Amino acid sequence: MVDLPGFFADLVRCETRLYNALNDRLREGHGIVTSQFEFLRFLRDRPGARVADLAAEFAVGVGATSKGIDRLEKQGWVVRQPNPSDRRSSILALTPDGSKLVDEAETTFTEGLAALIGGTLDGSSASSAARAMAQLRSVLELNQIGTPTG
Amino acid sequence: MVDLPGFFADLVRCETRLYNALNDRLREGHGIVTSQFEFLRFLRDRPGARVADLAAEFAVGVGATSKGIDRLEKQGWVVRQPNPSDRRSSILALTPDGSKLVDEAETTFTEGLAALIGGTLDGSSASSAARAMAQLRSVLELNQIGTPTG
DNA sequence: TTACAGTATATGCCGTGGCATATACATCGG
DNA sequence: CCGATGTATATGCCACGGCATATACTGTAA
Repeated sequence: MVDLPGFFADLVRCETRLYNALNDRLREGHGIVTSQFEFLRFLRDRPGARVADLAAEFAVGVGATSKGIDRLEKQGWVVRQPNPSDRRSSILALTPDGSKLVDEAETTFTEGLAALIGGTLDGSSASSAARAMAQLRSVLELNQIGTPTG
Repeated sequence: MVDLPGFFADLVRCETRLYNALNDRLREGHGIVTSQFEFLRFLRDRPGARVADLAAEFAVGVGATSKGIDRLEKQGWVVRQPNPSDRRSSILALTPDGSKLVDEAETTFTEGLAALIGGTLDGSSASSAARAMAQLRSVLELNQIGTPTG
C-alpha cells in the first residue's frame, strides 16, 4: 500500500526542481526553456503535427499552445504551413534554424538530466519506478484525466 | 539503465494531468486550487512557518510565495502575525476558517488521488516507485537543485 | 445548395510565477 | 554605538497558461 499524498508530494517536488534546473541550463545555453524544447522536439519527431496534437501530448490548453507556437514562430524556429486537407489548421514544421536548435539543445537536455538524476536513479529500483510512471501516464492519458478545457 | 528523457517525460505528464484533475475537484468543492491546498496544509502542519519556509518547501520564489499568502489572507484563511524574534518576517497562521477549509479540502484531495491513481499505483512495483521518488526528492533538496532565485 | 452542428485555431482577459529591485530589519566587526 | 553587510519580505514588470469567446472552416442531411 502506497501513501498516495506523500507520493504525489514527492512527484510534484521532483518535477518542479528538475524543470527549474533544466530551464536554467537550456536558457543559459540556447535561450529557450524546457517547455519550448519539448515543443520543438515533438515537432521534430512528428512531422505534420498540428496545434491540437501538441496540446493533447502536453495536456495544455489549445489557446496556450497556439500562443506558444506564435512565440517559436516569431523566433524563426517554426513555421505554420497551410494544411491542404483542412484549411482550419496548419501543419507545423521546424525551420532549419529550429532543427539545428533542437538538436543542440537536446545534448544540453540529456546531459543535464544525467547530471541531475543519473547518479540517483540508476539502481534497480529506478527501472521499476520508470515502469510505474510510464504505466500511470498511459492510464491517465487513456482516461483523458486532467485534459484541460480549451 | 533507465531512459532518462523518457522517464522525465512520463514524470512531467503525470504531474501535469494529476495537478489539473485535482485542481478541478478542489475548485469545484472548495474554491481553491491544489497549490493553495498545499500551502494551507503546510501551514497547518508546521505552526510558526514563515514565507521563506513555504518557498523552500515548494521550490518557488519568495516573491511569488508572498503574493500567494496575500491571496490566502485576502480570503480570510491565513493571517500574518508579528514575529517577536525577527521583525523582518511574519509568522503565518491559519484562521479558524482556514483550518476548517484545509481539513475539508484534504478529504477531497485524498479521495481524489485515490480515485485517480489508486487503481494504477497499488501493485508492489508502486512501493518501489514511491521509494525512488522520495529518494530522488531528498537528493535534489539536499543539493539545492532547482531552487529558484528569489 | 443551404442550413446546421461540430471542429481547429486564434485572441482577450485574468490570475499567477519568475526575476529584479526596494525596504526594513538583523548581525557582525570595530 | 556605528557602519557595512547580509537577510526576509514586499512590489513592479514581464511572460505565460486557463478559460471563454470569436472566427473560419468541415461534414452532414435535407
